[in-house]
Amino acid sequence: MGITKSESFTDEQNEIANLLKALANPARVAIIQYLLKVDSCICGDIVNELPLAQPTISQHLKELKNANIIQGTIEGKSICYCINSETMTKIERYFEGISLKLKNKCC
Amino acid sequence: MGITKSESFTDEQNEIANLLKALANPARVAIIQYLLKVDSCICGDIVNELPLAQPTISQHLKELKNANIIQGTIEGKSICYCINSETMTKIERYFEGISLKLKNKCC
DNA sequence: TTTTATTATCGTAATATTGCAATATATAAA
DNA sequence: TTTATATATTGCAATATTACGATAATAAAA
Repeated sequence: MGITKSESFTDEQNEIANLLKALANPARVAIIQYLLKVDSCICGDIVNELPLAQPTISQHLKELKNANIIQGTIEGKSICYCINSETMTKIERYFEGISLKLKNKCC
Repeated sequence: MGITKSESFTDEQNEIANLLKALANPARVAIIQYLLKVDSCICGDIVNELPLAQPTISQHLKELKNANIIQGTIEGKSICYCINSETMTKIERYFEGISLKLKNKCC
């Protein structure tokens, strides 16, 4: 049905799935990598960097923003986007936890 | 167009996006959590654990398997699935790298 | 061999995602 | 105020994902 049965799962399971979904796209991975690369918090020249049209980039940025993975502040004519490290830390911890549990297992 | 322009991005970007896509679903998050919880490597009673039909679970397991996140070995009548820790470590390292880079920035 | 249990595949319906052209909005500069 | 620049929104087409019933495939047990 194309619809995920979110009600059937815990809030935590849905939360992590939503965070990962926001990152699970090569364009959005590239946006994150670009934001990491540039020294300071960068604005809309992501459009010049990536081979996608401006509305497409804007849409990807919106999804990342909705997931709280990036945040944008208005700066004159343009908008300055940057990564929300708290959210990234949350994701990192999730996988750290998985790796820890895996160390005590065999397969 | 519903189609991701994979050709426009690097192999690394596509790889991480595909790994995260495989994990970016609450049912698959739940499957991973279940595989982590049970002491030994467990078989198809994931179906009894989750509120989804058997073909749906089978499909999710296939996606996780294709992404190399889990692996299954035939064991008599049933199949024993378990998490591939190498892949999980790879994902963990990716987020570790992001967090590290973020520590040297401000926003 | 027949039965039973376990997992996979097929086909299909409902919904979601991706991408872009066209256009709107917002703000700075002239 | 007009113009230019930057970003967002709308609408749509193409494709992907999710879920499941029906059914197939596989292998142990009877």
